[in-house]
Amino acid sequence: MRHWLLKSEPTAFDLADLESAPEQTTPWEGVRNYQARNFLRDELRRGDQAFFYRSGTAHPAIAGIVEVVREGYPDETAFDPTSPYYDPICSRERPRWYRVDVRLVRRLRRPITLAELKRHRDELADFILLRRGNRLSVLPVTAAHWTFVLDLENTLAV
DNA sequence: GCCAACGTTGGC
DNA sequence: GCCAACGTTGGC
Repeated sequence: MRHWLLKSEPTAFDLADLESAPEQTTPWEGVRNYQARNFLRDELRRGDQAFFYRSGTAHPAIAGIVEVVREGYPDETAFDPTSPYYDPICSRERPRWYRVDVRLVRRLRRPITLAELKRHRDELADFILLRRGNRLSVLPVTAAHWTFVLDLENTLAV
């Protein structure tokens, strides 16, 4: 099983939205970046787990854990002219963007903020999230980093 | 294929 | 609101 991190801006979709969704499951859609698309289409597998990361807030943070329950399939929002994620270039015959379905596993006992993660640069060396100027919205997390973050969850916030 | 211009992301 | 970093577009 591999691990991932999925970014979402709370104004677009927050963890509370996932908690209140039917079966606490949602399509992870609207991703319009090729590298992230390739991960969604080709690499996320059923049973993989991912951190739910809040971006674009005053205190960006990992807030929860989700699990992939459906592997990559075409992102319908790309075909919908009324969707903010509409992409007129593509069609059902020639899909370009993909999504997966994820189900909430649990909310973290406390959010692990980006600021806190940065205080552990040594342990989290090469964590893509901490890379300067990182904009990737779907990114892999090593098993070691995954475990380290979950251990942080059980410590007191600094 | 190069590269400047532009739009977007995302932390601060 | 600002700005750095990055991806995409389009002219050449």
